Amino acid sequence: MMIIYKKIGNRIKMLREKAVMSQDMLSQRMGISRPAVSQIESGERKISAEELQKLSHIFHVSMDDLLNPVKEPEVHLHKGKEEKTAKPQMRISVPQKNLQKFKEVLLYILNKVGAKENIGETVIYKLLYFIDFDFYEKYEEQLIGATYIKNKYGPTPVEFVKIVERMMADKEIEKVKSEYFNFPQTKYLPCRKPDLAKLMANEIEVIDDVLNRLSEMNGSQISAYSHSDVPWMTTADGDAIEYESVFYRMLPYSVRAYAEENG
DNA sequence: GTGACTCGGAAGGTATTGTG
DNA sequence: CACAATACCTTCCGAGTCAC
Repeated sequence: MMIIYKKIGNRIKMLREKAVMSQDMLSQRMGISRPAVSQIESGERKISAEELQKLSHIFHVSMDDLLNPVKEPEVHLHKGKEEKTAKPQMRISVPQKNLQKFKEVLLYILNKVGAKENIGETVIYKLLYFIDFDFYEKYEEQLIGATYIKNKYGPTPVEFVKIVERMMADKEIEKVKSEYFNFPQTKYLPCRKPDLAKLMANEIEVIDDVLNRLSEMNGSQISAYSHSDVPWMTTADGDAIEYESVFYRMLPYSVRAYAEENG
């Protein structure tokens, strides 16, 4: 077998192990047999373009990253100091498309529940987390696609602060400092309605579902709730929570009706 | 309590079989 | 013949048990 297949196989194995996924799990996601995965990883079996495409989707890397084992297939956040340029451009790792989604989803949430007294910043973080991960579990596609870091208080979308700052500058939302049961609370209120044309029907459905389930909870309740979700549990403190881990969710967190395996 | 042993399940490798 | 799936094998690891 050509050396290139061995290199691609190594890369796939590395990505799979990093995602804490067994060969069996990966084979199910790819729709091939488990030994086929074993053979692909060892370079004993050729890999098709279709399979490469699936892998790139599963591991969130480009096809080029899979084919070119020289480069590190990491998704790096821009860290460190950022140059202040005249152009007010977003220098964070959210594609423009997702930035729009983020803004509209946030406005949608704030219009619906932002005024409720239990909805502070931490609850909003968790609502966003559940919206993103529920949608990914259900449709295997990203809604906002934000990067959530596991920290002490719960999943934190790293892009949030910058986008919110920008939205406040643009007078799309406003920040309100208040108190909730003697605890300081940061609330955000919308200054405009969301542009519903930018949200798909199935996206709104998932958002509404999350809001129905969770928007009544206060910070500590939703914290306790989120801390038993598999993606959260399988992530080390300070690490980004892997979207792929939603497929190992258990009830009541799982939002997808998986097909029975007896057919 | 702890070290040795056994057992069972999960994971991964490979020989064999089936198919176009 | 090339490739993919099935079936079987080995290895590893954790849980349980028992003697000391």
